[in-house]
Amino acid sequence: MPELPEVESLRRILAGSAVGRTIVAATVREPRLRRALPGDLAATIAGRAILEIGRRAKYLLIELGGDLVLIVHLGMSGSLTYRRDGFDPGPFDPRHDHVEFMLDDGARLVYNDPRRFGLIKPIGRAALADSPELRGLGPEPFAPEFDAEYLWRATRGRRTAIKTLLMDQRIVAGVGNIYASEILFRAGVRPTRRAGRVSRAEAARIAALTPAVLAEAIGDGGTTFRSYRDSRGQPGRFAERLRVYDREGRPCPVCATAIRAATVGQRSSFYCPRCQK
DNA sequence: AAACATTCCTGCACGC
DNA sequence: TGCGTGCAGGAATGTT
Repeated sequence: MPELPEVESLRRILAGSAVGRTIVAATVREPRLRRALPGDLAATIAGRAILEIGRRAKYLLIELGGDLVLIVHLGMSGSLTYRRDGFDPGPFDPRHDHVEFMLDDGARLVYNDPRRFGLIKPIGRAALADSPELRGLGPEPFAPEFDAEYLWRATRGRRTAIKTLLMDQRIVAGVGNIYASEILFRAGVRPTRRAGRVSRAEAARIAALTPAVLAEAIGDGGTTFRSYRDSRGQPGRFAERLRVYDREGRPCPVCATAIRAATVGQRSSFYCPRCQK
């Protein structure tokens, strides 16, 4: 579900609903996520105010009082929903509502993650930037240093597929499987092309389209593929705008040629054989 | 019933 | 030979 646009959409929703509240208590129903939650998580965060909600790549950063930050990653199937009377995204899910934060206004934040590939990790603010999660990340797609020249250099001498490189979080942070296919479609470059064979002009197009496509998706509240819902229970509207992802056999929106599927770096990928060289 | 929106780790091949 | 790097593959897991 969650690539950068979905996490950013979540961040914005929580910025307007949860910031300023205090976590009065927390319940951990299932601590076995990708890594086990610390046994004292609930005690650690109880009583802390939610000061700010940030984001880095696909990580949500909940800044709490006392210089504590909660790093939250939604993995493949996670969601964090804001629930209160009259504003409830769905019924209680006893199997996958793993963690619940009770807020001082009576609302709750619920972390739900069926596959449990996600992460919730408290860390001191001073250690955040050097944490194993954030340390190796490349620039944000919206950062000025992620430009044509940067991407061009990053591709030189690389034999890996351009799509794999675009999804490499060390190169640029936040691009996942859905948006990589969409970006490369708009750039006219096949996902299977070796990165080292991308021209300077193509690298420039990809570098420009990466933030453009992500920004468009953020504006649409992200993409719903299968079951994703945002923090208010709404599906992401960008799903209707996908041009190639999960559209094998359907007509290319530009030239009507049938969209093809290919496996690149063990991930499903989609492209137009005519528009993408 | 095969596929899957993410990340992390292992091991092999290659080059210096 | 030994080491570092790049890359492929697999694993974690439950749902559709």
